[in-house]
Amino acid sequence: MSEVRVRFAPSPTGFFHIGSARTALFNWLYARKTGGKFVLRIEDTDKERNTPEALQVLLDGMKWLGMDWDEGPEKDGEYGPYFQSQRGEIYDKHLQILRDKGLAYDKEGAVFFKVSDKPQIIEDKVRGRVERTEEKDFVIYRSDGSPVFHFVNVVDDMTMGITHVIRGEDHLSNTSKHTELFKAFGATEPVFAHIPLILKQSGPGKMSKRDKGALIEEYQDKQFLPSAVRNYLCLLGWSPKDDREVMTIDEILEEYDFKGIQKGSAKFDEKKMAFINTEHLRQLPLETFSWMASPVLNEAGLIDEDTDEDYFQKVMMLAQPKVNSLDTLAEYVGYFFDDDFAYDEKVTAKLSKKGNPAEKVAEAKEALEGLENWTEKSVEGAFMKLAEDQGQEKPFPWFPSVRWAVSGAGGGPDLLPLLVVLGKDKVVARFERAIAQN
RNA sequence: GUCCCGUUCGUCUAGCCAGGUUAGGACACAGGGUUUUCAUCCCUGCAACAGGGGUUCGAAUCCCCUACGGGAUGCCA
Repeated sequence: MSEVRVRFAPSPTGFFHIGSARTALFNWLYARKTGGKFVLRIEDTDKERNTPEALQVLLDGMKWLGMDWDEGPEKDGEYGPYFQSQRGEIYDKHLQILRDKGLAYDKEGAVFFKVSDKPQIIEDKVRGRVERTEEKDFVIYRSDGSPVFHFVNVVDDMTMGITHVIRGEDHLSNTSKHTELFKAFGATEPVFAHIPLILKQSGPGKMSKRDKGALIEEYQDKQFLPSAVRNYLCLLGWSPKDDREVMTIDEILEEYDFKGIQKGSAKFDEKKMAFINTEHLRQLPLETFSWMASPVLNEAGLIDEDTDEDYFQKVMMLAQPKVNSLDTLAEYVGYFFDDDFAYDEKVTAKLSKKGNPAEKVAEAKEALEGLENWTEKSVEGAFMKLAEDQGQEKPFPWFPSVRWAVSGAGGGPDLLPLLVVLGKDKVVARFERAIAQN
């Protein structure tokens, strides 16, 4: 059996739409699953929109999502060129073939293709047998001499040896045009698989580039994990048929097949996307988490090359099990790196209802500042002693005020480890600042 | 208008092909618990077979019709 060859054929518009990304992904998965080739072909015939920047958005998005291609831009193969703008001669040659066969004719300045009028049967891998008759001849070359989509698409798939066409359902009705053309050239038709569309979260219709979450660039900007976006995209219209959802790409590859692809279209759900992202974040090895967090915190001006590596790692260890996204990480751990953090007014107000929090902080300061060892155990011991001296069983009444004094926040990592990681000097200094300012 | 495709909790889905399930899971939401706190963790609850007809002892599952949704019908891709 010959090698599987699939392709993703985007048109660079300056955006990388989530639906396109998923189409690319389903092709990529099939290629990797079968050991075939994944071809990236650029449909750059629209000279207005197709700028180098627009192409770059696309290539960056592909790489970010981990979809490497075997042939295409930056990776020449024997079926090139991979830009439609450079394939003019190939198209003209194929037009001539149809002319010679008497299947193409001029009319109103354009070139029309003569359809057979026979029912076209598509054995679609997702939808089963679909039958449709193409009744009217259609234009394959415009009057300005340029070939149209249906024609170039088929010629490219044919000349690039594409064996499987995996694309959006919006092309299902067009497929009869394509099979007519394949037959006219005497070529073997590829296997078709039409995947469902991604619909808007609310309102009618498919997702458009204006909808929230529609562009891969958004996920890049918001520091989503590419593995999570990829995972969610797989789940939108495909299922492993058991209850697994959070999966690695290897696990997905293990299960991926056309049978798992849904027939009905799916609505995008940003909350589930966020959930999958958080799960992937939790499952990261600490080193990877730190490695990804580092540029984010650097960007936020919280760390630089002088930041103590050991301290940084310890903070990351506290943050990873609790923070929900890299996007909010700077906010979550900012006070570890910035002594000038602000006190959350709501928290200040809440604490003040039960008395002046600065008093509790002053008591904590007195209890802790004399400690020689600064460990969870010793800090806890000092708090216990403070509680006993005040006739309390547990030191809990002091904790919210202490947290507020050292972080300005009402929540965060476990308090004792937090204090230990901050270190005695910082803790005491922050106690003093809180007392002085409130 | 015509043609093509689809329809299970609010959402993503399992189950359908090979008819018998208390129709399962997840997100979200609601309640409870753990926790000094929290954006962590645990438990519980809520909630669906689009409608109608047929076949059958028995239908989410097979067949037909209707409704609704989506797509195509471009000298866009």
